[in-house]
Amino acid sequence: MDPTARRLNMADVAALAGVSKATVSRVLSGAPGVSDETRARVKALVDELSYVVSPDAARLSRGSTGRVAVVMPQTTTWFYSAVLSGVLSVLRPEGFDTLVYQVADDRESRRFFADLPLRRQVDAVIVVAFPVSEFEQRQLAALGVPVVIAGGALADHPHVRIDDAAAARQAVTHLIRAGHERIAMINAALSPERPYAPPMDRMYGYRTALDEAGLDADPQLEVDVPWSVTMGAEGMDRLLSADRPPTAVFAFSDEVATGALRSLRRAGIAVPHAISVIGIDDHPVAELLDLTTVRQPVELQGTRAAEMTLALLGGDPGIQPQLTLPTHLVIRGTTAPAEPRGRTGDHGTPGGSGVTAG
Amino acid sequence: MDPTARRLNMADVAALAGVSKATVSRVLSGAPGVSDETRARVKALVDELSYVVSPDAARLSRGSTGRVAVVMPQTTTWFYSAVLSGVLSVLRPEGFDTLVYQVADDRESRRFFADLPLRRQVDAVIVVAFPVSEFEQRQLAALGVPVVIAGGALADHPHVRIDDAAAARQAVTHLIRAGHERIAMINAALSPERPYAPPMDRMYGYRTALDEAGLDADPQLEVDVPWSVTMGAEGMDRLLSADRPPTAVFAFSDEVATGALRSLRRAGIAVPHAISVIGIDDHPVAELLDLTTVRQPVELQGTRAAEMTLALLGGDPGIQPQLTLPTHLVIRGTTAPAEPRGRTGDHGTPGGSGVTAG
DNA sequence: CACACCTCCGCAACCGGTTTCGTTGACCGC
DNA sequence: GCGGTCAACGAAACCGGTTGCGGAGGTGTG
Repeated sequence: MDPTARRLNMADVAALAGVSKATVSRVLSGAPGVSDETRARVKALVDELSYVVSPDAARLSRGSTGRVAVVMPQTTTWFYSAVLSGVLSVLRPEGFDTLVYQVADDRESRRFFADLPLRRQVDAVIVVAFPVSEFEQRQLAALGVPVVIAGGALADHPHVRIDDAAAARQAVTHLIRAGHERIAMINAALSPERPYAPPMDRMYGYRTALDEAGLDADPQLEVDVPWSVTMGAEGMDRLLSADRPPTAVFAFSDEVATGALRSLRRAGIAVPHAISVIGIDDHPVAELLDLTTVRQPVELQGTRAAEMTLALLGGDPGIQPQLTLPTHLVIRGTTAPAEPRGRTGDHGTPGGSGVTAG
Repeated sequence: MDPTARRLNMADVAALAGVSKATVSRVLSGAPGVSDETRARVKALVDELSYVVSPDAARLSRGSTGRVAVVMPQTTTWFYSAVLSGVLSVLRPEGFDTLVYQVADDRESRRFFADLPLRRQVDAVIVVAFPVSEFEQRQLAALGVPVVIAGGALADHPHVRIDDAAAARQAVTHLIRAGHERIAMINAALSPERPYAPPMDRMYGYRTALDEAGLDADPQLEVDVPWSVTMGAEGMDRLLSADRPPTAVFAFSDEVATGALRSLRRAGIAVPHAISVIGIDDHPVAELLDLTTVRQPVELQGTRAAEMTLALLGGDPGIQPQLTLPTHLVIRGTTAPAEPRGRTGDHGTPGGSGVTAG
């Protein structure tokens, strides 16, 4: 209330309570060595004055900051904001404050890791799903604090993620079981300049699934695009102009699949009758678009990563440092059995005004 | 590199450079009073050792934290994550670190404002679009730091937002011009317990537009639901069961509109032929669903709020403390002229397999 | 009754910087 | 050659806490 409240320090409180700073400090941190009576008296005074300790000063002497950094390439896409939400929901109740850093492109990334604003600023770092170069990896290690990876893996840092290859196989196998033989993949990479595991793993899963089914991969059916909706559309267009277009498409993510759907809609191609589409994520929009997908737990990856971080900070030895969360096939309306003969040119309800059937 | 790097302090650097801490400090902060030669020598040593000052220690003596807090009710929805992105993109280059607090429900809100983890922790607070009670407002003020509101307004804090009433009028007027007379509104509130301006303002704009056109408002055509996709669907269901269903629906936001579309699709009602739908936001999904909407600049509200914050911190007097950003009607495929006679029971392409026409 | 021991608490030294103030020495003008 | 200015720098006092150490007083034991 009182605007001057924030101006008083522990010495003032101590003076008012008729004790020493040390005692006030002990009371506030719950340390032993204070009589119940004194403790109560100080406590009462403290919240009458609505006094709070300065986190920075405390940090200085105690050594820990009570802060955790979250580093992600973007905050706007659903995946990242959901992971962030998971992280926050765990950290806040434990009294940790969360610093968020958005490192969008290579240029920002270079700058960020060069002058590393996290230095001496946080107790731990959670890195969410993005490619980290050798140099950046060293920089992270040099921070000297625990680093946890969410939605990926990096060196031997503890991590929580899904099995990307397995998820891809779930998706592709679903298409194969439906009788599809010409199955394309629209793959995505966050940045073309830096290696990033998920696209590679998903591609691997895709190829493996085809291989196991005795289908051979057609290079023309593998396209690679930056990760976004519009790029998904572009990828689909490329596939449609192939010599023999696919009857089914596996997209890197639901957002990419969404772009593919838009492209198909504009081309007047019926989904799923002419072409089946499947993604990965179970993005909220997937349900709206009736998109078949492989669901991954997203917010959960955030909460688990945060819990792991807390365990590391607490020196808890009994933690599982490498966590792989399960994925599930969610069958909706954008996949269907292959047509007896794959007549891919087949047009379905072009210009139709309804939204995908539920 | 060297893991011991983070262990050295300014005194060490000073000793190695053969100068005093004061000089090192001056060099690092670019303060005058150091010869060019000494400055260069210290600088060289500093980045050879890759030494960085401890932000906390600096804060302690300087007084400012170099940190800004962002408080929002959620991070997962597009609006909030986009605003956050805007804020981050401005603050980081200026050397500010951003603490993010997610205050989801009333309970969390009470806790958050009661023990206010921001105290003595940040230089300024950006509050993103959510209802703040009297008590919470006082708590914010008691922080003694600048408070900027994005996506709303609060007391006389500087803010940046859109004109919600005007945006609603843009939407409803579009429907009216298309000849609609029975126009419903699906309104949304973040939490039913606390007052929140945007829903009220949009409702006001809705009613005003109807009024100006000489149409009278039918209470049955005004429904209120929590803000989410599924709730939007529920709101639509309620409208469909009205005695005389509407021929057009104005939704509080695109997400709500999306739910409405899903509900209509499931009911087999053609959009826009039987019922037109319009939202507010221009959410990315709007383009995919071909949803007519009133676009508001979202990320821009974040960047502007951050700029305002910087200006306040910099003591810049020449700032415009109340900013209202323009909105624009984006006409797509979910709105159409009213049918000659509003035959609202008309079913359109039920079970159709196409996606909305582009 | 003396001595050991334990509890409660204050003193003061940190933590790692910033900043005020004063000192030193070079340079200037007369 | 001497007093005065000014630039460059160091000593030390902060900033606001935490914590090791030791002293005072009370209680239990021989």
